[in-house]
Amino acid sequence: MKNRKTIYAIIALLFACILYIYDNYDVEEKNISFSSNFNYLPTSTTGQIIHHNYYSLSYNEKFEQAEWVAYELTLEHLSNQNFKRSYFEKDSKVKTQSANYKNYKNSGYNKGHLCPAGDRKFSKEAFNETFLTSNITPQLYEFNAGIWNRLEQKVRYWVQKYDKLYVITGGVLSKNLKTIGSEKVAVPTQFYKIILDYHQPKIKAIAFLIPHKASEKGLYNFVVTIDEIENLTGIDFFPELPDEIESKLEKSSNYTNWNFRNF
DNA sequence: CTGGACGTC
DNA sequence: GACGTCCAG
Repeated sequence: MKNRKTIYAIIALLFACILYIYDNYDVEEKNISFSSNFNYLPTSTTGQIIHHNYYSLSYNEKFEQAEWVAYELTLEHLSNQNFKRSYFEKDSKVKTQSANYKNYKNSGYNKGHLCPAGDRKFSKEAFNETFLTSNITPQLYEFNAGIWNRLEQKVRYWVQKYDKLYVITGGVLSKNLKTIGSEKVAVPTQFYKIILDYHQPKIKAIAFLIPHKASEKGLYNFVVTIDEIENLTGIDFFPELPDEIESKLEKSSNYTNWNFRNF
């Protein structure tokens, strides 16, 4: 009888070991296959990267705005909740002080979100967090409510289709830009948006570079390579991707994998 | 959705 | 300055 109990105990132990190994093996597999904690952040040309709860940014003090704002957008983030629009406050995390919203008053330019409020509607906290002056840039009303809005809606459409995207947005901060307000907030002449769909094995990306003016043209007219935006901004996008994949993605302006429909 | 203007306390 | 209401693309 003692032998039989010992055998049962050993079998139970072996079974537990197999389960344990199998379980861990599964976890490791998932991390490799989906890499849920992929670091999608670009490099910073200013050294001032700021992490908020629901998006990150790289602030450029000279131009009084972010050179990029980056965030993850998933299907779960989309929401029909309505929150009251908040007032823009300074970003307390920007050590050099982000611009005061008053610079925009009567400037002829709107306070255009870089991380759209409409992409952070899953909670009041997330929504309100987009109302920081480190997250805005001077935009013409006709541009902001027009083609730029169309692009932002397109991203939300793509999330419904592709489930999860990484979005990086900014104005091209080049020399001799017009400025507004006492703090001289620069007015970019072009804005870019880069979208990465990190679903292996078919990782795909698309980049837009749009002149800062009203346009009725289809969005596909503004597709460029990521390399082109890197050359204009000096920013390295997706440095964490394996070099081979990064190189291939960034020199392509092929958008056939992205459904445009009527846009 | 993207925004601003204006009146009131 | 904050809030409510109204407006346009």
